[in-house]
Amino acid sequence: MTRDGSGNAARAARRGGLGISDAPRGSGRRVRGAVVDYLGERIVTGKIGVAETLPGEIETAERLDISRGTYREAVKMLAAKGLVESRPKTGTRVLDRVRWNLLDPDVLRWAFAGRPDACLVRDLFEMRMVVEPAIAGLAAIRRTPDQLEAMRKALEQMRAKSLETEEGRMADREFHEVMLDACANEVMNTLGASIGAAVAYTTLFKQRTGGFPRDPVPDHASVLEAIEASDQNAAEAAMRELLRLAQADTQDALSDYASSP
Amino acid sequence: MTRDGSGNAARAARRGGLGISDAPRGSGRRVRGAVVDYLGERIVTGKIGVAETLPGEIETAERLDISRGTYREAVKMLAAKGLVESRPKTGTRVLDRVRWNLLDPDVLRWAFAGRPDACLVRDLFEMRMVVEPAIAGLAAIRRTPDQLEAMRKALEQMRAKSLETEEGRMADREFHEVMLDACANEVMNTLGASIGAAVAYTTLFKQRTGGFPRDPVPDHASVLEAIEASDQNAAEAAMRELLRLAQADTQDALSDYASSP
DNA sequence: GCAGTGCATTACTCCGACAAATAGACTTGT
DNA sequence: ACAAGTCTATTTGTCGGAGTAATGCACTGC
Repeated sequence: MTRDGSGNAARAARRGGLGISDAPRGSGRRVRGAVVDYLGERIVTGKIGVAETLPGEIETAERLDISRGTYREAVKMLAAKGLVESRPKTGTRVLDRVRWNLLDPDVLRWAFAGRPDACLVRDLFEMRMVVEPAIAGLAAIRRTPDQLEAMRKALEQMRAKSLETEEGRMADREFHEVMLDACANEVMNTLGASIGAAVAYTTLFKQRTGGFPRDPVPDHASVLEAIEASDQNAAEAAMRELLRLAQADTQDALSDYASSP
Repeated sequence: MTRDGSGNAARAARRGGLGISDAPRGSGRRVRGAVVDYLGERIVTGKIGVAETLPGEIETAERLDISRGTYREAVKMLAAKGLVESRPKTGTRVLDRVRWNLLDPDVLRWAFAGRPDACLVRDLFEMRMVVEPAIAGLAAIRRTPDQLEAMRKALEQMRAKSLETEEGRMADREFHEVMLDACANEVMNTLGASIGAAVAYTTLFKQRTGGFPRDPVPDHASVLEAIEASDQNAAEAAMRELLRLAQADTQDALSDYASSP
């Protein structure tokens, strides 16, 4: 006989709506993972405002129908990402946006969960326009034959499938991932991966909004061509052009979305 | 009467060596904070190797002389930074470096805690050489009069005190912080702040190694001058020059250090 | 008016028990 | 002999409760 005094089964049923079901395995996504996502998204999207103080641990844990320990672990993960800070007497408060680790993959995911914020999209593209050409340029002068071959295969796969299929998106992801590897810089690799994750979300958003108006293969092909030729300047230029087009598409999707909520 | 069965006081005394004393207040730096730092540094510096599996929660908690709950909170914070992953039966293992969030301020701090890794320093400078000129350029065309004034004051303070004083380093920090603010891009702001933190650690390292061979004021002055003139290209060029000099100094300090451990 | 003190509130730490997932050994059927 | 399903031991996950430590704030005394 379990001692389950207050009804763990009933509790599990009540919190079933948080999206635990559709979770990748082994990523700590059970009760705590769901709570982290729930709170993280509410904070990043502004439902819980900056400088706002969360109710006490006991109260919040009860409201979410979880134990205090689990709630604390969730809060500590948010604290590790710079979203909140806890101290005795004052409680747990949402930190100023400048303290947020905006380059954390989870934070970006939460930021793009709903309707993307136009300012953030703009800032992100501005950053991409600085970083990604540099990455492509470095990849052009450092790539190994194996990486070149992998990028060719990924591009071929993109040509075969469309971006509307899961395989197509996978190939796009692979293309950029190999390029990141090829630039042989761990820091840029980390940054590029975060950005890539964010881009994937905006791509998904563009798809939700209304189809793909543009074939991404030509842009990617010209980037690859420059990398094959070990031409740093050409690679940078090609990547800038790719970004210009992507930004135009995103802006279109965003304004379409704005005009018809 | 407290029930303190196994001697909390004795435990606190035993773990006194972890550096809890010299901690900033209110940042969660008590027992858990010390453990996070301890484990984080051991992982990032390679004392605990990639793909290595940590001993079980109970065993590790006992070894560190802390409760299982506190240890779990610490591990969850490391997991939030992409350093480790836990799953039942398998245990907690160190993730591959590509999963690490190298742009997290804490991770960078741990990376630069001991002797800086030459590869990381190189990668970081390569990244700075891409990002920081862009930041300076944007700041040049977006700065407000207030920000201009603040940067002037910070530079003046740098001129008055040296970088060997706490006030001087503070002024340097302030200078770069205001510039980040002036570029009016939240994502670049986050990135710049992380980089700035890392730079502060290398600066401290340069100081430990053997004094400052160069006066940083002229470089900063020319950056500020370009920003005052709203000249984007000049600001980018000035920042590139500043970075070139800083990199040279760091390389010198690093090779000095290598030749005399 | 101001410095020092006490109190109430909040997070922090600890403990022990049970639940759930799962890698690996084992069993079974063909 | 081999494949597929089953069982078990191990590890993290979750829970509840109790005492500890820090600290903002009101109060007191000068």
